[in-house]
Amino acid sequence: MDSTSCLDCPQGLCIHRVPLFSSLSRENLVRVAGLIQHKSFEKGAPLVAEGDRVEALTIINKGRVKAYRYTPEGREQILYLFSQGDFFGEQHLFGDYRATYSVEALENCRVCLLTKSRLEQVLFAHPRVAITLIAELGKRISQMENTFQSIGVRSLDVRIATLLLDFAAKYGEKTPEGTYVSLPISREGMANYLGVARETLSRKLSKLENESIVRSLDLKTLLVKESRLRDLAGLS
Amino acid sequence: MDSTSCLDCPQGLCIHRVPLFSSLSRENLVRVAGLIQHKSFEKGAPLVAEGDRVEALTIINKGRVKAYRYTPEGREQILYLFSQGDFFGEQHLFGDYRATYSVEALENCRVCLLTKSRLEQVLFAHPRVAITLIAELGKRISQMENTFQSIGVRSLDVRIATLLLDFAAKYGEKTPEGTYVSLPISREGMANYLGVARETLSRKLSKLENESIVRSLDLKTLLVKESRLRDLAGLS
DNA sequence: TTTTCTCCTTGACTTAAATCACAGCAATCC
DNA sequence: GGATTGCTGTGATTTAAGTCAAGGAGAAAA
Repeated sequence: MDSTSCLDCPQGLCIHRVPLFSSLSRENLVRVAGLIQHKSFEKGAPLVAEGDRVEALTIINKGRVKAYRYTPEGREQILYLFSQGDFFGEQHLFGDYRATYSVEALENCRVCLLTKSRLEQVLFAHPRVAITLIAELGKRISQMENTFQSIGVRSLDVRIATLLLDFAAKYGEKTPEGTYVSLPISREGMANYLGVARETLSRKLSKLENESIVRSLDLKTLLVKESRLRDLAGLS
Repeated sequence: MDSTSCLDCPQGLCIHRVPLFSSLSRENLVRVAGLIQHKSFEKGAPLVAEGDRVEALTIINKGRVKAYRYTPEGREQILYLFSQGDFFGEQHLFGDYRATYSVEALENCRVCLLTKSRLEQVLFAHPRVAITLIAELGKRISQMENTFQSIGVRSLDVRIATLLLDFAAKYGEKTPEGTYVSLPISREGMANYLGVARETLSRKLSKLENESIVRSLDLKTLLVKESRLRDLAGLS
């Protein structure tokens, strides 16, 4: 447990990088920073376990985490991948109080914590932050609507292309040869994220590799041609 | 266009039935009511078209509506069914500004409208409403997470059972023989909602009927045994 | 380095859902 | 009321993904 106020942050005010607080003035930023605690997690460590009482809004400062549940069949279903600037826990602060999913660090992570009462304090004092939070939740809902649609209607090829494009946007580095994507999860994880069998994903990726749309450099790095993926995803 | 303030509402303050404003005192309720406009729509009428500029938060007062998109293949994908007390449009007010789905009245409807600027006014004046809105969005996200999981992992039988249970909860009337459910959409609509072929849904419903789990009284009315559906859905 | 373990790929087969085709029923319109 | 139109249910066939099983590559440990 290494909680320290954001004021002691080595790199200065870490929350200035968090979009949620972008509307705050420097002065208010400092005030909010004083309410924030920090915590670090090692790769593989649990941030939250399903069913836990959620006490704080968690904002990812560094590293990547996965949010997941176990299905009745015992499979792990990944719901979200969060990285720098993303936050979670908000839906459990004002409502159910219990986490409906587990969260685990995929890498060594550093997070900002804002407890329920302190968040309320911030929201009461800074309605603009509340509106930003509402907007962010709206964005997340829009994203889920897109995912929902791809799952509901589109073919698996399209879903995979969409996933790879998402990864490219979030974790990719553009170069002339294509986009180098540092995958946050294993093949098995990707399959779980898509809700398909691991073998099926392997086959599809092999097919994409035959068509020179992606190249698997190693298991955690992919070189993808975004333009061709966009064609596949129907976004051209 | 039949906009009238909620203050002129025949049945008194209609917004007192809207959970979003449940935290307001009688006095503030009256104040907010003055900011609200009303509108009615006939069955089949469009409330919003995809791509429209969204100007207002819409709260359903009476009737049911569907929110949907067209997929690239030309199929209609239903994203939500909204009925009394539900609201939509919030994600487009503080962000994209353009609707990402169309909304159409499934029955004659009456809605409350709160324009962006007036909603901001309310949120600034009543932080408690902002927090309630955040909580409601959190709830919706949780629901979507559940849907997401069922689609991603569970079998179609489970998904159908889950859908019927949702319908039973929202539109059902419990009786000793079972729950009478007034379906808001056609078989084709249900298939689109689930993202499966119409024929597949028919077959599954026939199977459920053979097993006396559901009985189709007419195309818009189902008699379902909720307990047996819960077994199927793995909620027992 | 070699061993071991885990994760990934590929092939053969099975299963579930999509598609195609058609017939029956219901609602609506004259 | 009869006819048109659109929605719904069922059978036959095709296709895509799941499952089972075996082999292979990479990473960590000895």
